[in-house]
Amino acid sequence: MLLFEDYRKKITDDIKIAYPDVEESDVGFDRTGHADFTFRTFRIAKSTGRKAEQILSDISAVLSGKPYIESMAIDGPYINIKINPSVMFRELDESVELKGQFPDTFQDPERVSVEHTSTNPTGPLHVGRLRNALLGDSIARILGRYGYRVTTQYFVNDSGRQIMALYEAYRRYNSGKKPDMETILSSYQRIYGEMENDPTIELAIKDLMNRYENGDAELMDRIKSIASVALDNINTSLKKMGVKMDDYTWESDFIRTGELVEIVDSFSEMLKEEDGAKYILNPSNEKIFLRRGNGTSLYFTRDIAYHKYKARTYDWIIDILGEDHKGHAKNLEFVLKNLMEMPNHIDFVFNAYVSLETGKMSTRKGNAVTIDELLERTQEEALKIVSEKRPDLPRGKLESISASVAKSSIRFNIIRINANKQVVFRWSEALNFEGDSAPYIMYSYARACGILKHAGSGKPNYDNIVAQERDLIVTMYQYPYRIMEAKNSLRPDIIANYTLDLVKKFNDFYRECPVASSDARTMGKRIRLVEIYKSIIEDVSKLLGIDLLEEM
RNA sequence: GGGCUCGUGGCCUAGUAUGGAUAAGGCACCGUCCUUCUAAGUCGGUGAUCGUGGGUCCAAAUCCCACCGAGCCCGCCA
Repeated sequence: MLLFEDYRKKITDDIKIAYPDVEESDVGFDRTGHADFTFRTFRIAKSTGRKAEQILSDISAVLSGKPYIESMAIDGPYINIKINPSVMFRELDESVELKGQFPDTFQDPERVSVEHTSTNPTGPLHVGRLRNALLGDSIARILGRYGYRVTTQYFVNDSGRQIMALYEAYRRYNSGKKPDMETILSSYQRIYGEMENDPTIELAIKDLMNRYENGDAELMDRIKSIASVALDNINTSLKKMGVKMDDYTWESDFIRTGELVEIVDSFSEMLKEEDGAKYILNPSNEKIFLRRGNGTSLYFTRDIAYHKYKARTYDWIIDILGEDHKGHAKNLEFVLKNLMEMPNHIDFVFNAYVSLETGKMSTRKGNAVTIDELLERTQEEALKIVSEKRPDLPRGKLESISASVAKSSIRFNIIRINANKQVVFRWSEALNFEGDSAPYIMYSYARACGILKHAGSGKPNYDNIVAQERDLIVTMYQYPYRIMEAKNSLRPDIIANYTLDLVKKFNDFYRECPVASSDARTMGKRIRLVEIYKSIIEDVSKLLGIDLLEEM
């Protein structure tokens, strides 16, 4: 079937019969609601000296016989073109019928790695980190939808300074105690508080790092076991949010193998030295340090090793990173592409920070909204609301509905905002289930299910399409185009905003176009529209991680 | 100081890549609609110098320049 975008080319090509100089840029999507496409006469009027009326009649002569054209109308310098909704409806219907999935996408099954979250295992996951996790999770889902073989990846830091501090803190204050998230976190917060007054902490951390890098196997294992406690906690939160993580790579793995030494040595001729530390220069002549003066390794080098590992297995490497990593990513890309000549396709996606109204979130300082806290409060609020709305439902049902509502709302609220934009977390927004939200989408889905439950059956036909049906058809027809945009730009927010748009069209249809009570012919047509709508909502929900319920 | 990102009604967001018509949604506020497929919905109303100033163009939220404000980065941290 045609993508909506393809009509633009089709129209352009057909107009070229009358005016060979016409370009695709003269034909545009209409965003003002006048039509589907607009032919702008400015350029042609100038080059030919003809008036818009004349141009319209010339264009009418070549377009009027085309079955895909519904109407053409002149409005000042614009010629408004509407696509025949019956043609689109038929294509939609056949596409869903034939492929069972709309749109049917196909893609060379390239292997893709999507790295996200990768937060240091020093505390529970908070809302700021969740943004990164959800971005990566949705991107992975979108690429999977396109037929890529996607693996999600978590790079676990168990070898940096912060982790040494975490271990030292646990050892100092809670040694012997069974390591659980709470004791680990509280001692971690405490050591950063005491560090400035107690120089022995700094020395202890340095000592740990040296022992670690020299391959103290027992120490490595002990640290890994402490980090694992925090990582388990993070994983549990991710799981609750519906985020699937396939693969974990520990930084220490690359230290154990000695690969880091090889990497540093491989830059031999461009390697420079400063007080024993090794570095190279980026194109801006800034130093990229690869090894400390004391011989210990740096995150940058471990990340090179990690990407070499990924490059062996994946054709396309995607890293979802916080915006504070932009400089790191630029240098990494330079090293991998220019110096190491890595042929793989590499993309970085950045997310801006989530802050609280009171300021920055920080695990260390203990002012952050954790995922568990967010989920719990959101679910409580959802339960309160669903209990009021549906007193007829049993307790268990109310709880499962509110669990779905809570998870879906949180995901949707975060993912629908462009990742470049910094956001302020507000409880009042998190706990609102009206308007542009996941429940709005879920509710429309429940309505669609309700219609299909009540309606009989009828043979679908594509005629006598009324305004609300037409708008719904056009918007559904745009789905493949929007999903493609989202895939090409790695932006799930495009799908989220499209979905809101689609739901609004469905609500207009719902209000104006009764299904169950209409005559057989109309009913057949409308049932089919509702079925197609339902299948698209099911599709986007999988991409965004929204749960759907047949009743709510 | 240098680099990157953001700035759209009281608040939040879309639109910016590829310039095009009265700038599109949501929250809040005021009013409407439940004997008709679920009112987490619907309809109407109030509310915008698209950060500021220049420039390009028939046409600028969108492109160019300068400036202002916010965030992030500029570590032998990650």
